[in-house]
Amino acid sequence: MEKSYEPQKFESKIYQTWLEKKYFSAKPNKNKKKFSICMPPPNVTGKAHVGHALNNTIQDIVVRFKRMKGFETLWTPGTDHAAIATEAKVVNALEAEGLTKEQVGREAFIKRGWQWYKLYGDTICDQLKTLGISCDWDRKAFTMDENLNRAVRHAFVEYYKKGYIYKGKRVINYCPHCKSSISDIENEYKEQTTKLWHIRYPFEQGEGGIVVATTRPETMFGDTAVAVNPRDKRYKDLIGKNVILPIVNKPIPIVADEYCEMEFGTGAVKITPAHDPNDYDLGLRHNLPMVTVIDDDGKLNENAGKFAGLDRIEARGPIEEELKKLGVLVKTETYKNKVGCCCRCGTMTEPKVSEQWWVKMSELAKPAIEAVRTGELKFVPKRYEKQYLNWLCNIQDWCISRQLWLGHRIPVFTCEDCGFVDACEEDMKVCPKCGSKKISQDPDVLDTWFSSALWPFSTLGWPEKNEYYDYFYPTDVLITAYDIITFWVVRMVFSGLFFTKKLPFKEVVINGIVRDIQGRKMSKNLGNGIDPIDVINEFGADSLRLSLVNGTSMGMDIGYSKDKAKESKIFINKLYNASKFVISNTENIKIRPISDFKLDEKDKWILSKLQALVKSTNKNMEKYALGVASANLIEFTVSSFCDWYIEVSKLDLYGDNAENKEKIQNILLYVLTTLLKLFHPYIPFVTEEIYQNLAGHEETIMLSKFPQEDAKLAFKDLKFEGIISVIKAIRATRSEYNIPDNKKVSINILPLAEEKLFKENLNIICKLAGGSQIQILKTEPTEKSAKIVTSICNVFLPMGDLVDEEQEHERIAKKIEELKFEIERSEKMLANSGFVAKAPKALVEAEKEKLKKNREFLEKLQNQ
RNA sequence: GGAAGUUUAGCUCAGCUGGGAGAGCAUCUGCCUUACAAGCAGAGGGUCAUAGGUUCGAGCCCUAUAACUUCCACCA
Repeated sequence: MEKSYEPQKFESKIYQTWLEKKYFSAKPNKNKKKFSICMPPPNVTGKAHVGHALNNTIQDIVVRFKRMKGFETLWTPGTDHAAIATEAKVVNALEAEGLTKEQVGREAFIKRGWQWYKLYGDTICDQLKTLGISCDWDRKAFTMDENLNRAVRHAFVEYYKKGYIYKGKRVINYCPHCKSSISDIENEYKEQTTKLWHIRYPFEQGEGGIVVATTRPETMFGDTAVAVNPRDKRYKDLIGKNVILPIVNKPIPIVADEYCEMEFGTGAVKITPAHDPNDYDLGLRHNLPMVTVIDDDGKLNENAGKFAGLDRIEARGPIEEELKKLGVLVKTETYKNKVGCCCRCGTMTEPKVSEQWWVKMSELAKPAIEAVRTGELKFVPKRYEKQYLNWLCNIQDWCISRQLWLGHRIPVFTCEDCGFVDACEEDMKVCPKCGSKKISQDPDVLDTWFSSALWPFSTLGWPEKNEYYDYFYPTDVLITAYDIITFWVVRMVFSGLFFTKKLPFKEVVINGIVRDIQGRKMSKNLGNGIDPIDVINEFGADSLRLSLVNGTSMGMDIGYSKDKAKESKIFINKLYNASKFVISNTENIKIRPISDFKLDEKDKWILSKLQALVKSTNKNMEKYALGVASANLIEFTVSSFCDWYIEVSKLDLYGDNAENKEKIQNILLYVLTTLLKLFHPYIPFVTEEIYQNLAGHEETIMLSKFPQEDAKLAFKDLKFEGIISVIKAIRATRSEYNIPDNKKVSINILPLAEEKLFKENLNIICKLAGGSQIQILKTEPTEKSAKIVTSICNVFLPMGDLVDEEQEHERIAKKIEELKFEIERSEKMLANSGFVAKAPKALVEAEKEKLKKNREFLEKLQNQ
């Protein structure tokens, strides 16, 4: 092994070996229980970010744990074509060459798309590999793969035939930049400061008019009514009369509708059914005509008269001028509101009436809601169930068509001759009705989430019957970030239930979002992003992994900075060095079972602590408390194994008792081997690297058996704790007296309890407390000494004139005070009848025992 | 407008069905002790946001308040 921990020297080499040996691959195996999971597919739009690193680290920890627990474990990796996002990138790339997608044509554009998929799909997978994740790369899937494509078409056709998919005209969110409709969840509301324009619409007959307030004057050309609340006294008499739409000079009616809030603005609303979802509904209720005024580029159309051709936002100025000229602009005020923006490009979306494909949701949602309500589907942490349910219970139909070229083209075909329309899995070449060959396919593609919704089963070969699907489906758990619960989790659940009649997974584990250390989202604009690959290059993949999960709790956001990876690297270096020590002292030893040896107190102590650790690690990992489990592992490694047992072991290792030496070697090796296995899911590379150097190792640590608690090696009444406290007390007193660590002192011990314990551990105390010599006394020494009192012994450090009487007195007095406080506390508790009656018996007994011991101790102290 | 989360040491955060407040980093002191100076040993540092309540007992459960964050809906 190298002198110090240098991950760069072995991580990629080890990963290569794992791949070559096919350790990650899983096959249907009737004799084994299976564990299966699929990776949330990253988009093929760019590079991996820390969020991917976190999510995949968590998955890998779970996967490695299950694999070591003996499950036939399949982790399916893959990527998503991300229709809108990828199309935007390809369009940009074309733009750089001075081309538009129309100039290139659909076919060539799709070809371009495939080059993109290949390049970025490979890039992101290669990046994930450096993290050390153990997914079955041979089963890597891509949402545009031939077999997934078949799944999509099969799903679409089944929905279609059963009446769940329909084509309908409605107000949708349209992105003028992406030139496509987007679904409601892709439409993000952003706050903006704008104006509220108050415009008077004059009455058709008579003087005066009605004043409406609007944030969107540019849509006024599409106004087909003014609405007021039927209970609004101000306008009661005006209902049914007409006002003249300014600029256009067209009469439009005043209608009454509950939708108008009397308190807001002037209480009168201009109604533009073609460009606002609420106005659209109102328009339907009142049979209003629909006038479109904004085209697909976001520009005003011919209905805007002389403003036609202007951008919808830029038109506001000229329109305001015109209104002023006409004398109908009452006032403008600054106003804060929220406008819908495209979640991909940030452009303000345009509500627009348009014909799109929809999935009817109400019925599909029901079983998905039921699954969570009955507890069949569980969320970790549980609170995310609310987000899931809240959304599903208020679900609207899902707009699935996108006016794009990249993605799965909608498999609906129309006969140009007889008008026959059908959805089919194989391209329709000839009209089944009239035999015509003039067939056209719907030009739109599907929302990218339509294919992602099938991911857990499409990646297993569905709808084709096959042994992988039969054996591995449904998957066991889905691990993803909370920001795609509605986009993805919900849709997988209802799709899975509909198509496979099974929940696609039993548990959903939600991880948080990685933020910067100030809690801000990482973004290109802020420049606060951290490239996981940089972190890996600098500190190693294991450090990155450990730093992302250690001490965190599931579902919470994580504030991250490179310092955390540095901290982890420092710890791993410690583990590495401890391992080096054990390895160099256990080479070529005869491996014997621990039960062969006569264990003394220090051995029982470390072995018991290890068993407790094994137990808690298993328990915590089962319930996805990964951050707690790793913190316990680190705590044990540093505070129990390194600080105490390794230090203590040196006496036996370098001593002349052969049996003791062999025993300590075996225990060191056993503890380290167990520890490495417990750690392996977190830091797979370094544990494998070390493991390969251990005496008696198997082929790979990643297929070794995950440690199970061994009750035979868990002991009670660990007396070594007492020895530790004596050593700590001596060290503290030395520090109090400013005795530097390199200055040895002579140590005299006067036992208050069994002398045997001290005899057996005399050398240990001497070595770890910096003694030049040590002896057991029968009576207090006459020499001038610093006196240290503990519950099991008094310690005297003869230091002649250095001894400070006052300091000595203070220390004893302080100890007495402490004890009195403790005793008083115990007495109070035990005097409390409620506590004695209601607290668990064991607790009361423990308190009594403690009181007894403290009283004895105090008595001894006071008698001295 | 509806909902969820957070508030614990100077900083970043743990704390698993209620039973004496923890870690890492930072700070101070002393040490290159043959695994590790990326280290070791010692020390300081917290009314667990505030106010009530339940309980023998509350960081943890309940109610209200404040600040911040997020999700959903959305007012023209």
